[in-house]
Amino acid sequence: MLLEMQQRLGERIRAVLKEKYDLEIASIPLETPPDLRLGEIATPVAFELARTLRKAPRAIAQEIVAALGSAPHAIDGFAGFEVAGAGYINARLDRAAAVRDVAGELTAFAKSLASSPRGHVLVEHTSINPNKAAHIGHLRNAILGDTFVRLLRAAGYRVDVQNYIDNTGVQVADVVVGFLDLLKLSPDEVRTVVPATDRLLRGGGQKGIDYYCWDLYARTSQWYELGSDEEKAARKKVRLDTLHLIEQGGNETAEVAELISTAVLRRHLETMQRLSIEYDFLPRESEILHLHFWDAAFEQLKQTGVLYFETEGKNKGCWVMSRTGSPAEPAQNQTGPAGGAEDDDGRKDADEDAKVIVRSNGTVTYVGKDIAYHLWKFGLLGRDFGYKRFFQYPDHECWISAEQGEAEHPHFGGATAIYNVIDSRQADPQANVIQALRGMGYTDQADHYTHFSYEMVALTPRCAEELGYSVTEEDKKKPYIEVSGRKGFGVKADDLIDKLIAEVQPLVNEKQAASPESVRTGIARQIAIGALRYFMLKYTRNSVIAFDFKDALSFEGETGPYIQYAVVRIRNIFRKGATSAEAVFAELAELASQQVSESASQPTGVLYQGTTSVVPSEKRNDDGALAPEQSNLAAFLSGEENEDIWALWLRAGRFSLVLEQCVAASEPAYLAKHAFQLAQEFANFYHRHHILTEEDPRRKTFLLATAAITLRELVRSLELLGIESPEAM
RNA sequence: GGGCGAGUAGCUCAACUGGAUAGAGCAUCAGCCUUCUAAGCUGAGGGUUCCGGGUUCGAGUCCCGGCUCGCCUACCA
Repeated sequence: MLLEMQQRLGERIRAVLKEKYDLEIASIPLETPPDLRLGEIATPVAFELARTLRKAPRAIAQEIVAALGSAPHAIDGFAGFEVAGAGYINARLDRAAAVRDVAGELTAFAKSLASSPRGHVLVEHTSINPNKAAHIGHLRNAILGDTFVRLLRAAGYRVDVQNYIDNTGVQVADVVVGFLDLLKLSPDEVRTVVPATDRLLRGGGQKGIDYYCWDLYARTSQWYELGSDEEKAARKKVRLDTLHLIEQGGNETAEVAELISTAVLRRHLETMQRLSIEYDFLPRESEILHLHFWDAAFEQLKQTGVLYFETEGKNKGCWVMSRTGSPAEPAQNQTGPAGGAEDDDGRKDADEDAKVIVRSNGTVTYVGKDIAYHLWKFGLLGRDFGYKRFFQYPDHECWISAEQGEAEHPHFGGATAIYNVIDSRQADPQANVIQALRGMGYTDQADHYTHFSYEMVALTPRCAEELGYSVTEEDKKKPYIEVSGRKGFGVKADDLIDKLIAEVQPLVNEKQAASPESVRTGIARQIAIGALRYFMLKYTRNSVIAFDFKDALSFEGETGPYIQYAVVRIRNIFRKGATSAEAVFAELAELASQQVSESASQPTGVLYQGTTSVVPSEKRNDDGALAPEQSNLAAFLSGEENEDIWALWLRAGRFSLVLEQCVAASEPAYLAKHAFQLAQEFANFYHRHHILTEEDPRRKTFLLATAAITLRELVRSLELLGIESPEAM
């Protein structure tokens, strides 16, 4: 509702400016006044115009307001306009009309989405190295990514979700070395041990192969640093040889790597499924290598001159890409093949700062492979993966890349826009890929390539000590310490989820003592997940989360359970009142239609004797710009003691505005905030107005409708945050 | 050295991208359960928005100069 009203007002003001002053303003700044009493929408546009029009802002504002009230500009849904302060224009909504709008918004929203699909988007998130258990840092990535996917879908985009699997990297090699060289198992033994270990550990209440590898990975990393220099060198060589065998494929070591990484990957998918996070496709690095994606990309990169062969300096013998300082620098591709930077003397020199893409030994770097992968994402590579079914979700399948896939498969890639959910430390390599695309002439694709960047999750020193890690004096002084898979330093995702559940379960058992155990465990799970997802989403992206169990295990205040609790309270009202949201909306519609006829014969603002809500509209109308109240619906919405009710409807009507802001700014936290504020305003309303004991039947209907609209919006928002709305708690 | 990000209440964070009196949650203190669930509500205290300049009707937000902190900056992958 509010989004549409803002757009409508903006358009009208533009028309007024054009007509009165012959001014074209691209977009009228629209905001929310600091206080509801000032109105619902405000614009400071008069300030901007003061200079060009050589008039006082207040005078301009008054002229605009006068024009907005007059015939050709009068706007549906607005009750009046006022000038306030030094020149703000404040608009008041027709509250009764707004309420009718909000109540019918769900169907209107669905229709508008169906009529205007918005394109094919690809979101990559999670992307955990398949060599150890997922930790809290990965949780932030996956939860942010999954929530953003939900937001995009709600906004009308077709979205494919990808989880990139680096199954041939050094991290996987390290675990393979751990099995084969540290534990000295034969490949055959690994083949029997890995699945057995998984079953054994999970049967015994442990978490399985991912947990086992967590420790083994940390041990192996330490093992490289132990012993004499010769031993160390030998171990490093084993590591490198193992890596090369894995990259190459078609050998026993690669088979072992595949076995381990696939087993760990399955565990990751199971962990994420606990959080309602699902994927459509898992592209793996092994296929990017074996299907020679790089070769195709290399040709394009050479032809467009993005890559050049360095003949001087430290990068001699490499294929490199020069780095542009500013991404805004235009027409990089028009300079043709660069021969190295030219300095002030005009002397050709090696560009030492250039990014190496192909090493002098002929191997390609990670960025190179990433460029190839992203050409594929946009459908520009001319090659495709093979596809195999991999993981079954309740209502769809997740596919994985394969050298030889199944004959029938869905098509992935070829997106018009992509989002990569990757932490901010990867900003540089991401920028390199974008720069390469731009350099190749794919400017449109480069413009629709978004690095959805976020800051890491770190541990507070206190938290690290709680977990039993030894913390150095130096680290104790820091606000937070970076987690490290290599050191085995961090909080595992499944552990955190389990801990959350263990924390709420007693509470649920106490409050829902009458419910069967299966119901109670279900509720505990919903609350735990709600707490976790909300915790990861309430922070804006570029704020470092200094993880602390105290905050993460909290169920009070600005948390998921607080919002869930509001939902449960509303559901209880409907249960006790033996009615439903649908029935109440129908009654509200009736109420709204009745008064049109009644209002003609009724004196302004007085429709129902005995309600305390009737306040003459002139009372808060200094400028006389406000239209007279017309209905008893409006009567319920006016007056000091009903401001909280109107605030709730208004907040409910913000949804589409918030959704657009989230998508435009790639910022799910805005929706998290919105949901919390709505719940908070409801709690306020809940304590001030007792619904079921309300004696005036019409007012009772209206209060019920207010609860119903809150419920609808809370559930809708929580769903986009990936948080379930419990029936009881 | 260069690049990116951050610095706001005791703590953790917001502030609709330049707008009106800088807001929440924790924590502290004082109240509210015979009502639709107290996972809640009401109230109080708590601020030189790191420092110094500048831009303008208007700056936590923009520009310049400092200070502090974090991350990135390998022909490893």
